Amino acid sequence: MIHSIQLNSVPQPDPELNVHALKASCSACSMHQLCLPMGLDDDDMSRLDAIIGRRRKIPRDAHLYRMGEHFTNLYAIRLGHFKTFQINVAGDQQITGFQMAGELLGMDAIGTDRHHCSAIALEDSEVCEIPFNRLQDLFGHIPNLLHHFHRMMSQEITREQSVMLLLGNMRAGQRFAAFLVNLGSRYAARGYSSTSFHLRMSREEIGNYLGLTIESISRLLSRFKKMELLQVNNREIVILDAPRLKAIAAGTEKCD
Amino acid sequence: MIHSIQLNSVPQPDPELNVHALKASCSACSMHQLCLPMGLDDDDMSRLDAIIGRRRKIPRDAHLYRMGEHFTNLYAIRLGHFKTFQINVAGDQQITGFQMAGELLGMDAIGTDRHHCSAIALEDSEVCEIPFNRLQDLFGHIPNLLHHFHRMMSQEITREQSVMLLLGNMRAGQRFAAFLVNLGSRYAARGYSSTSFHLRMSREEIGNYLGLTIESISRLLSRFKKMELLQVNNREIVILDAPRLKAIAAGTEKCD
DNA sequence: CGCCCCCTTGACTCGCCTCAAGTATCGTGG
DNA sequence: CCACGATACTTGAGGCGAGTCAAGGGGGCG
Repeated sequence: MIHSIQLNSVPQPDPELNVHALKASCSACSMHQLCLPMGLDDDDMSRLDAIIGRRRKIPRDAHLYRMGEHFTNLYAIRLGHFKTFQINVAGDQQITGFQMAGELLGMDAIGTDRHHCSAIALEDSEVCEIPFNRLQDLFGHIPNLLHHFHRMMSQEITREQSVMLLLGNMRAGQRFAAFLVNLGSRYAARGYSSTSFHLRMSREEIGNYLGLTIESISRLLSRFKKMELLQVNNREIVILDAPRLKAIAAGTEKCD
Repeated sequence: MIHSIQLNSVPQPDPELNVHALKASCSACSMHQLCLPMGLDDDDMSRLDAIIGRRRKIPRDAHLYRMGEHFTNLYAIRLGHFKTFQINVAGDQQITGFQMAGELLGMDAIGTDRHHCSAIALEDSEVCEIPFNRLQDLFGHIPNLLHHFHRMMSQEITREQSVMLLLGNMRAGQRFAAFLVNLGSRYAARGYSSTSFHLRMSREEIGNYLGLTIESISRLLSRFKKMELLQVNNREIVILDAPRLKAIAAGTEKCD
């Protein structure tokens, strides 16, 4: 916030200096236990800091990158939320994920040097730009960094596999329950409540992600409210009966 | 084939020797332009050869690995076809992919050191065992190997994203057309016909993968046959009108 | 030949989509 | 402060695509 005020109010005499002022510092970042530098010692963390580019502010609804663009950077989310989505030839959009602080964006672009999806900020957000070429140079010198990078890519693969399970096998109620439980557990990992949170995305975006319509999401919210599983107030969600919601997500309890 | 005859007919006086006889050689393998050693020079390829473990034969319907097992090896498919699938708490199975020669299995296990899905051979197959620890040691010495490994992981991510698009957005006919087109293009990359091939998986497995029932797949095959898009003979498929099938897969042409 | 498994086809059902109308919320400007 | 419009969401009625259930066909193997 302070940075953005400086940026907007002060003319920039020296771009280098300004870039320096915006430099991210992994060790000072509250996400370093979840993000790329996880498990690095101070020494290695500062070597990672040294290659990390600008800290960029992405206003709500702005693109971080677009499908088809040339790939040069990965992005670590410092603050805020994003959605990633693909668009096919016929113009259909499919949201492939919602990402939050501590998560890495752009890994799907490594294979072809082009982004395969677009990323848009769901609220005013901040990312650290990680030049992939320079990151690759570091891999040879910091084995722990490489190992953790592999874990993060692998976890992206398993995350997508569970979405495939969700889209391929589950009924609407089960999908939505799984979605809420997943959000809750990710907030818990960041020190927030797992049962009380604000949805950063619209009903329509949730529906698109889950392979359902906006109307179905709305009806499910009403149903879960009536079943006393949830309290709902616009985008504020309180999970009242987490065990039962988890049972529905797991498929061990029917929801009708 | 020759190896298996030797294995079955000759008693094994020296296991070491036998392992040696079974050693895979990347440079001699017809898949090395698609597989992990892609783009390596002879020198680096032999260093990769040196760490690769046994070449294992996996008979039809046998497990290569099981969900939950400890992860030690990646597997490169030399020959044959596999399916990978997850099973959730309620016992639902979701096939997450069909893999063929030149493709890498097990990357989803890196993140947690446990396999998140099971892999079963769809026909008698052969794989190269790649001890992941030793592969990691090589990464520091062969940057090209590391780069290509990242490309392969990234491509696995984009592959799964397109399945998400398929499951989330497409109608049954479009899904099945996309499935056939995808199979064709992968056979083409291996030097086989893109329009005439044998399905290694049952109707039921195709349906499970595409989020449809066996009956739906059967009806779609009949419909595509009637539309003169396909010739179908049990599991033999001939694509008669590839452009139209691709248009249906892309969603630019309706199929009714 | 006969059994088993895989597949096909038909009739019916149901979950979710589509279409449509109405309500709530928020930002903007008077 | 309220008026206004735009956007986001809710709710209902009806239809359709794909699932379910059931019966039958066909190929391969012992």
